[in-house]
Amino acid sequence: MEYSKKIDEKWQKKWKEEDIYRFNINDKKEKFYTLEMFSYPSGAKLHLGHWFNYGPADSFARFKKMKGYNVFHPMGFDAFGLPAENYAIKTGIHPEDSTKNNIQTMKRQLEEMGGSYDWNYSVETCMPDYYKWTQWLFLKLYEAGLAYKKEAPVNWCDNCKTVLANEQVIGGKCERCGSEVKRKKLAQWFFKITDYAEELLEGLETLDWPESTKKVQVNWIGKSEGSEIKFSCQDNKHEITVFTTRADTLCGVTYIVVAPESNLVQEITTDEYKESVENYIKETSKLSEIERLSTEKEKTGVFTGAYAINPINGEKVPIWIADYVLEDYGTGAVMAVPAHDTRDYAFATKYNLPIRKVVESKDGKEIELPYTEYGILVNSDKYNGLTSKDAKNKITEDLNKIGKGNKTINYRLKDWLVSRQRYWGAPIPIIYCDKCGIVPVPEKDLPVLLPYNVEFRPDGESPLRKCNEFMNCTCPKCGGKAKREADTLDTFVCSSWYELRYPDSKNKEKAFDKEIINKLAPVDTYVGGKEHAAMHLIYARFMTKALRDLGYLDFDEPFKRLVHQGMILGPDGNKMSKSKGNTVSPEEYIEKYGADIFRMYIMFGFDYRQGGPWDEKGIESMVKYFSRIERLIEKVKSLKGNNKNEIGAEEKELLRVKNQTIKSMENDIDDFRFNTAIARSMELFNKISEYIKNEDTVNIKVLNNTVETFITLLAPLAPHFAEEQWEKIGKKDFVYNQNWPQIIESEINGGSKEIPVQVNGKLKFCITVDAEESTDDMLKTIKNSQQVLEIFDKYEIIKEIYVPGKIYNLVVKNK
RNA sequence: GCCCAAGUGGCGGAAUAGGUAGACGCACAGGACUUAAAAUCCUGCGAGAUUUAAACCUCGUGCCGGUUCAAGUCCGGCCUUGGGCACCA
Repeated sequence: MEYSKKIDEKWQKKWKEEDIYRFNINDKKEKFYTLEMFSYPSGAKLHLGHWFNYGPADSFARFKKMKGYNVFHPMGFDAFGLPAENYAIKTGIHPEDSTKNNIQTMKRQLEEMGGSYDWNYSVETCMPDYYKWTQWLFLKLYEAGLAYKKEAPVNWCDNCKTVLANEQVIGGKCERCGSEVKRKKLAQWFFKITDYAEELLEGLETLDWPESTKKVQVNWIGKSEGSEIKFSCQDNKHEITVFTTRADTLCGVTYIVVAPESNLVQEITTDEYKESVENYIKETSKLSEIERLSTEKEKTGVFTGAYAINPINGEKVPIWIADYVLEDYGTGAVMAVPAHDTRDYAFATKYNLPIRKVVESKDGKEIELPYTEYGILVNSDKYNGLTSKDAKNKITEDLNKIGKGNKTINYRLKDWLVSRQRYWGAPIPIIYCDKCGIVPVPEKDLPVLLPYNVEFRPDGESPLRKCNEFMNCTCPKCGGKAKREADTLDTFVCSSWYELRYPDSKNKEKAFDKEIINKLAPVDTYVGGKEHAAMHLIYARFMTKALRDLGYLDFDEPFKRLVHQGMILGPDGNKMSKSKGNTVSPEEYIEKYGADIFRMYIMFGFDYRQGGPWDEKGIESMVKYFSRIERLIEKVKSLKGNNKNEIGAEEKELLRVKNQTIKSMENDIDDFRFNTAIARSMELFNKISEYIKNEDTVNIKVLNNTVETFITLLAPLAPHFAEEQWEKIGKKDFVYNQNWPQIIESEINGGSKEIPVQVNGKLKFCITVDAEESTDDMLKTIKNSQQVLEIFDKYEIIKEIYVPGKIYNLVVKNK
């Protein structure tokens, strides 16, 4: 039967009957945990992006199994989140219903793709048996002091009526709806990810991750080494601590700037300036995030009327407030050195504040201000003549002696805000009691169930707050009347530990068993989009480290190796989108051609890590390849034996290509280079076709063995199709269960080989040598060849270079 | 502004430890089969000069320069295109 969707169905049915994907944790083979980022069931169907992630990654998993690993390859759904809720608001269909529906469809499609998942280990984050443990995790972090509540300025999206994490604010706009994000103060729950900043940074070195992704995390963590310096206020009552990386410029400080939000501002502002300061604060808070953070915007600020004392030289400098200083970075205050900082320079110029040069270039040349490079100190009393680097140390040391400063490290990373004023998420397991205050829900009372009947239309309040049966409860401590926390958890919390739940997903007693998790985790290869470089991947790392410190597991990192798939664009080269009308629906193609042709094409037509524009013609080439294979197998089957048993030059050649193909495909698939793996399979195919052209001289045994190998090599890449061909050549078991073919070293060097000969580095010709002989003998063959002798004759040989078995180069000049 | 990645035929892309640039495929052209078309099979296919033809030759991996017997690959300096961060003190 010709390959089509019918063949897919036939083998999917058989695989199911035999339960071939069943994972056995007690298998003695070495474990291999391979995982693709689970998907969010927002749309009703798997789109091409899912396919490009899951199809090739599934081939990788199949390959690993054939290589002899006990492969653990689970799949699940990241089922909580805003889109389902927004969809519900629009259509009235309850998020739970639409989500469950979508999961059904996507699961079916993943089976139609031929995904080798053991669904017994699946997780769906919106199910109580999963979010019970997400809540448990929250409680554990709370007990450990890693979850805390505080009033904080948050990013508020007026359109979505919710708080956004910093990571969800893109250029001052809401990641989801694109409307402007405002600042608002709210009591929110945070996870103390900053406690792990240093380890999150250092741990990157141990990971086999793309360098660019590591870089994103390095930038995100934003480590910066500097000093904290204390300035006393002139009133002797207050002290302002600033953070600076340029302690060497301390003598160039001509004013101090404090963030407008700082509480200190109210305390130090003099009566004379109260009004203008208050006006300024009011104006600033009105600004949206996008306006405030715009680098184009001219810097503004006002004087507080207060003065601070420079601890190193006793100088009196004015204290200003300005919105270019951020409250939540460093200490929320800076010492301004206009001569050596571009922002301070712009500000000082605008408000006529003094500018004093304290650093000069090393060669003593005249410099232009602001001069932000390192150099030699001037106008700094006893520090004059020191280099910036030495001065930094010396000044900080001296400050330290008088209790006015110390070295410190700052991180840009902020604590993870996990509260969401939304319905479709895991409820935060906290109770508020008038008598006892904040009371965590006792573990035995988990899960705090998400109620079904809730008015979730957004009005700025948490939807759960309007659900009395949910909100009203009794205090676990005193038994009095109490209220529940109405916020739900950020869905990134759900996805920050799912890879730890898979190995023990049915456990009703705990989140996961320690022994099991230590056996199967960490994930050996994790495959997913690079858009998660900063958020999901850093949260999951944090959660693993926190759980390790709490004693629940024994490893430091959740994902040892990370691979990002590229993106397939529309045929026009643009990102696919419904509005552009350039989308490609996998379903239509599968209907038309079958899943394996589709899978093979997306693997062959693109660099996996890069992606590229969709090409309609490319898929036709794969249709061709499949039918050529089918015809070849038919022909091989029809060949009658001719009693040829010897291994001649042609057989040696065939066997050499066979072994080379095994070797390169192995390396290619291991490194997610599916395009070249398939190209290699085509080379072997071409060789076999060539070999059987003359039917009379065919060695049937060698041929059959090679064809068998060929089908086995295809098995991970085109699972259904390979089963069908396997059956055609008379095999009774599944090709899925075969071992990956062994490389026979003696055969890989069989036949002959061409060695290129260069003169002065330019290729002249190739000499054919016996590939089985030693490289020294090859050299003899080359040097004795007519063509090479001619060169020796004609020129004076200056140098002779021979890379054994690879290349021969003569450096010559005319005689 | 800062950081990262990438620039190779008409196209998708190979060349994984500096060692035959263009694997494999698409498109295209010519031929075979056919009454014809489709399908299939065979051949050619970076540019240029020369030639009856072949061989031989010159140039060629974004640009300029360097290291080397040998550079797509290494070094220095640019250009272009994507992506990320962005008042981070």
